Amino acid sequence: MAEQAETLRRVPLSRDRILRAAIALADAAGIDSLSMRNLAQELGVVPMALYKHVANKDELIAGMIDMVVGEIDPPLPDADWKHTVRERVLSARQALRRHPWAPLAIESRTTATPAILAYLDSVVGTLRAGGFSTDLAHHVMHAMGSRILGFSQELFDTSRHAGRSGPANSDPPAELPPKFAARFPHLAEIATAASHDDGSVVGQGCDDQFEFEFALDLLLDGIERLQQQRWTSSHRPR
Amino acid sequence: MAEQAETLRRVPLSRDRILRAAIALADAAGIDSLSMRNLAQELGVVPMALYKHVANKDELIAGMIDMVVGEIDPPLPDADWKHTVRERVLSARQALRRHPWAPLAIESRTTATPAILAYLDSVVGTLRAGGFSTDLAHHVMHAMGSRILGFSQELFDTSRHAGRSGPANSDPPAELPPKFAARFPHLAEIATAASHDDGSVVGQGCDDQFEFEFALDLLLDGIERLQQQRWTSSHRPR
DNA sequence: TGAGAAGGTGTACGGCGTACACCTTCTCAG
DNA sequence: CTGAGAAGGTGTACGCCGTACACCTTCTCA
Repeated sequence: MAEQAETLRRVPLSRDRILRAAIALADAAGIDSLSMRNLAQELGVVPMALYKHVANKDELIAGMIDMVVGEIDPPLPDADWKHTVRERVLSARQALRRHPWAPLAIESRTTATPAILAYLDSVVGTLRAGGFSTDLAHHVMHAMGSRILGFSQELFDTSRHAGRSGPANSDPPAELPPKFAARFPHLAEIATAASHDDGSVVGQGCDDQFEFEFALDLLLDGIERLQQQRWTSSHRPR
Repeated sequence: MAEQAETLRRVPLSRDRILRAAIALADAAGIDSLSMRNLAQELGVVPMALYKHVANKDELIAGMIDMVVGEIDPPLPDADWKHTVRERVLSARQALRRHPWAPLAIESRTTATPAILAYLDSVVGTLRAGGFSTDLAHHVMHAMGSRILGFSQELFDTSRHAGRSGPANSDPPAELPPKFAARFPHLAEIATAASHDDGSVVGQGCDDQFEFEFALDLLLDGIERLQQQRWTSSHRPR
């Protein structure tokens, strides 16, 4: 009976079901524990069964990335380029923060996935519609770098490494050990003197969202200035 | 005789020799082919011998990173903060470009290495000496992100992936396939219309160094403006 | 209805990091 | 000079990993 029920309710494997399970697994346990074997077990299936739906592990991860990138909101219909890009990037940030393993997975790949290309293409479209030359639009995309996908490559940031081996550890900010302060006095200073509720720069005491928007606006404001003065790479006012 | 000669000339293993060999191997063959077994073979020794000098592979890579980061030039003695930081970052960029595997290795780690902390501390010191508040210095460090170590997290950039599986492939820029242009028209446009000698944005046709300095100066100029107007996070003029 | 396609299974291979017990070689106090 | 102990190199083995390949089952449709 249990067997029959099981048989009846057995959902057949599919690429989509595999990708969703893989994302759930990576979200929960970290991408390091996403192995074909683990994933298969999660799906109640033998490892090799997966290969009937995904070519290999690399293609599996590409699929996961595409699914995550697909969560980014479409552009606002009627707004100036700056507002549109800003909101889009913040939406990207939200999407990627739901999946802490994603940034490193994206960076580790040698080729961009179709969904990433589509997203980038759309952002360029926004800039062009906003009056940017192809030239300036090009440099802007480079200047934004990975920030355009909602993550800044923070060297301090521990949260993005949550996806490496498990969910975020919410240890208390943890005092800076005295040896640290002695060896790296300037880091210690900005860590302890941070204006927003005191946190450790090496720990996760500071407000990631604030830092992200700070950098984003620094870039957008600078870009706006360049655009207003009709910047071109041949004649640059510097 | 050969045996005796061999014995005489046998250099004993050492942490330093291991790190140098590991870096050479990663530079030449990509970090993916840096295994304890490969490395041991390169050194004419059995894999487990390495563990008498490095705790494990993770610590090995940390050591490699520290060695690379140690190649960054010290700060200029007498110059304004902007010039000093700019030169320092460009020096970091040069150092890391000699070791294409390094950026990803750095990002993949959960904890910063001592040499990285020392470098960051020194940059903060430059800012502080230049009159930055701890507050602004803090945000600036976040805003620069990984760019401060000389790499921008380019989604387009293929060169940094050279370190993944081998030395840079110097394929010709390769025409954009028509399907690409059809599906991603805006990307195709900025790729083909790039002002500096036409290259592909997905390929490696554009001038990385130019793009890097473009972004770096965009940030530095914006930061300079903030500092001149005595920006603080509580009262921010935006 | 029955052939062929699509999808799940089992076994096996060659790689990986590294624990652990062992053996060799060097160093230096007595 | 000697011999004990430390430091450093070796060999074997374990449990992971991705995935090739042959096989078997189940579903689909002419």
